[in-house]
Amino acid sequence: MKEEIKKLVESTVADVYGQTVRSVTGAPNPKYGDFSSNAALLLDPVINEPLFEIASKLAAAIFVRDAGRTFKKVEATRTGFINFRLDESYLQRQVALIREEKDRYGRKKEKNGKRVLIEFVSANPTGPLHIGHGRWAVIGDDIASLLEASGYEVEREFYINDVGNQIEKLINSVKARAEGGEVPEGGYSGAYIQDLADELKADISKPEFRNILIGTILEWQKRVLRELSIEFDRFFSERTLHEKGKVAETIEKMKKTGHTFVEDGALWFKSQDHGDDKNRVLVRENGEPTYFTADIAYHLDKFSRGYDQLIDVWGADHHGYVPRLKAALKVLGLPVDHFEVIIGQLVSLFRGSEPVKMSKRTGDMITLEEVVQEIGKDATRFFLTMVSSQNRLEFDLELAKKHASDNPVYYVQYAHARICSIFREAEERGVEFNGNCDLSKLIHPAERDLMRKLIDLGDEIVSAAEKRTPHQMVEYAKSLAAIYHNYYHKCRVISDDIDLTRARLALADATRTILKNVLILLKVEAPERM
RNA sequence: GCGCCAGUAGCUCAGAUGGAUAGAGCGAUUGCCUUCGAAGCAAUAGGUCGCGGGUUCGAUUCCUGCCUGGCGCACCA
Repeated sequence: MKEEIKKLVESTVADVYGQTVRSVTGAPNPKYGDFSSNAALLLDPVINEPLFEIASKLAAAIFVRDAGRTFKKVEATRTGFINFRLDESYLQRQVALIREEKDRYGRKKEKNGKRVLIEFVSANPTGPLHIGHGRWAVIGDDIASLLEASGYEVEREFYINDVGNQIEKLINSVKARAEGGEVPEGGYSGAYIQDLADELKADISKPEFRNILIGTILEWQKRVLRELSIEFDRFFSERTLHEKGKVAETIEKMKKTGHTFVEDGALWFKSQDHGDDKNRVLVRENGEPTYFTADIAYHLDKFSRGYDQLIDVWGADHHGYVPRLKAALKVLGLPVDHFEVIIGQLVSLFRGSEPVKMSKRTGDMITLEEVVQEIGKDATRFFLTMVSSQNRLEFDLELAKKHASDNPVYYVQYAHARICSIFREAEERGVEFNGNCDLSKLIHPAERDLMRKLIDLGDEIVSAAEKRTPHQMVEYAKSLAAIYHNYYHKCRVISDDIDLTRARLALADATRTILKNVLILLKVEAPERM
């Protein structure tokens, strides 16, 4: 809707004033209208006419163009805004459209031909996932879903860091435990190490123990991701990059750029010349490439696969790594504009007001899987999406599992269940409803508010996808649920007026569809009863 | 010390490339169930948008300095 209004406004501006503007379509305070445009304010410095006159001329021209298809009123304000008021018949037609399109409503009907690769989670296979991984996982998965709904072709990828010191430490720690000893200094000491030692005792001396161990942990990680309904298109192993010589190739390519040097027996990248804090080692003194080098090789590989956009989702504890990677990709001549890193801030777990201890030292932290088992998939996904990814998340386990009104998951799901209940009631009372009805009966102000909210789904999806802000969808869901609950109390659906009853059933059904569509995007259940 | 993120109601958070009276949930107070689910609704109270400058007709939003909190600053990943 906003895109259409924007186009309408801007083409009118071009016709009337011969100017090109990049206007913004907003949703103002409802008392001003359903949408507003700032186009006249943008023209004010350029056009030698009073602001109100500019706005008025545009408003009149826009109204004429629309020819009553969409708007009941388009008017200018003294302050220079152009306000749009939708015609009720337009809203009513949307209700019909929602009921016709069902789960397709709000999604782009056609692919835009663009391919996006989104990489997320990408945890080391050295232990179970924790709640922080859960947040990047859910946010990444949500963004992927939003992009798909906006017409992109999306692939989800998990990078396995199955090479390096951390893995060696893990192997040594498990071996030590299996032999009944203490883990070596700086090794892994969580209780799960003992579990691994017990479980894999028989394999410990096999040459492929390393693979068995990594495979086992990876399976744990995949299992909890599946519990959260997250499916990857690909698990990409760092090790294969080394084996196929991609890392060695990358080193040669980096050397060729002329932005490297040798010092203390190591090969360095002059990343400092390209926006990084300091220079970085590509090949260690001992001849081993660093993680960084392999990651450059990985991103080189991603670029070579021809995506239009690459997205990485990282935890805030890795944000310092962004400048060096971008610097490397830049000197290699890659289109860095098409590569973005979304940084997700960390999660603090609480039970009520009590923080849940997360001791990294002993490795005794609550795992993501434990959280999912305790509070369920719906609450986990909803809570992990709820807050802007650039803000820290305070995750209250007690609240998340409460089946009560202060739990926002239940608030939204309840609205859906409540509508389903109305349909059950209608059936019980023998109301005949085959979908045919006179939607022009929907004239109550509360009905208008509700319809007005329903049509926002498409705009919300596009906006949340573009801005990579899935929490926006949670806000929308909560707000729609609130408007519905309000409507429920103001307007009785089932009444003696059969025509009105049918029209209201149609509206309730449309609302149910929109709620469900949002919840599908978030991969949260839309229950029929609860 | 340097860098990134945050600082909005008692608490947890929204706030679209600057715009019209800053919003929601929880918590508090008070109303609403003989009628479709009260896991709900309505009303009231609650704000120097961390602090100071600056740009602008207009700043919670942009710039700058400072304060507070989180994270990071490896030849770990």
